[in-house]
Amino acid sequence: MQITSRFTIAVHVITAIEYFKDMDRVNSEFLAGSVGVNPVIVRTVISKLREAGILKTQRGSSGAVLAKPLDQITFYDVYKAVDSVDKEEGLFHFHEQPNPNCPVGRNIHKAMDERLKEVQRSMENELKKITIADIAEDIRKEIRLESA
Amino acid sequence: MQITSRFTIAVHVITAIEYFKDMDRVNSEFLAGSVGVNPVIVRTVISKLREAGILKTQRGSSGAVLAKPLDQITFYDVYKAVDSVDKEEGLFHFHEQPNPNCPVGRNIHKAMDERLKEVQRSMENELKKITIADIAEDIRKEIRLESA
DNA sequence: AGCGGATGTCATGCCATATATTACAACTAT
DNA sequence: ATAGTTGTAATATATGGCATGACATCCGCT
Repeated sequence: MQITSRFTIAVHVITAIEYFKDMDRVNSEFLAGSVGVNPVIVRTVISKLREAGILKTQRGSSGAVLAKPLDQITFYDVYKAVDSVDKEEGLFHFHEQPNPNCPVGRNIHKAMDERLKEVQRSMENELKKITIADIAEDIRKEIRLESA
Repeated sequence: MQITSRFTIAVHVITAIEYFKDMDRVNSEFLAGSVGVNPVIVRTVISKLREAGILKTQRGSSGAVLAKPLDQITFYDVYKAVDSVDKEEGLFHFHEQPNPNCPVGRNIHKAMDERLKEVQRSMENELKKITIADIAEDIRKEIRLESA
């Protein structure tokens, strides 16, 4: 199992919006072309990002605008925004019917839950350390290398 | 997206095998009853655990035997054993066709890869800190509380 | 040797979810 | 008003997890 590509798509989209912000017509179709997915996917991802307050859009008129500077948008923000993992259950999917008549079955959940949450927290903390600014910078570096 | 319940099933199975080791007929059917899934699922999970050297089984005769003491079986071992996440791609699923003609599209992968791997590593390190012995101990505690 | 009880594994079906795609109403700017 | 765009619903397809039945293989025991 893997975390949905919606996450990497979202990072890509935000980076591209910033990178091409002075260009005409950075619309969902253009972005979809860069990402390599259907424009509707881009629009739904952008919807989620808007709901999360990461960017702003306007119906009818082309182009989204970031609501925060790049270095204040962390991977965690994006990851949460696009529902990369199930909100209720968390990162780990627990088997749903351990036998309550079995001493192990009726206690396994309690024994594992807190520890799994800790693992998840640790991963999420790592995501908080990375910002889109880091990515944008790396990409500019790579582009500079290309033309060298 | 979530990590397969095969993982929590595997932890449950190992714990149960140890807990009921002195009982008769701790076979896949019995374990399936405790976990609340089909016996075939238990058998495939056990197969993976055997391949990973975590336990030993014998065709025909009932019951699996752990190959290591509980405190030497980490969550990470189990997680890797049952293929909780895709081996090749890792925890994050990258969108597959970023546009090579777009400066952002052709560099986004490079810019994100190492960082995402770092996130994954950090999660896996957390998994290494937890052993089945921790779980078994917690469960025994809970059981003691029940009868108090 | 033969039998009963297991395991190991395959094949199939079902269901949930991710992504693709079409369609269209709502909206903006010119 | 018109062209261009967003927001979103509806539908289709593909993939993967889990359930389930079937069965060959194997072990222990009598």
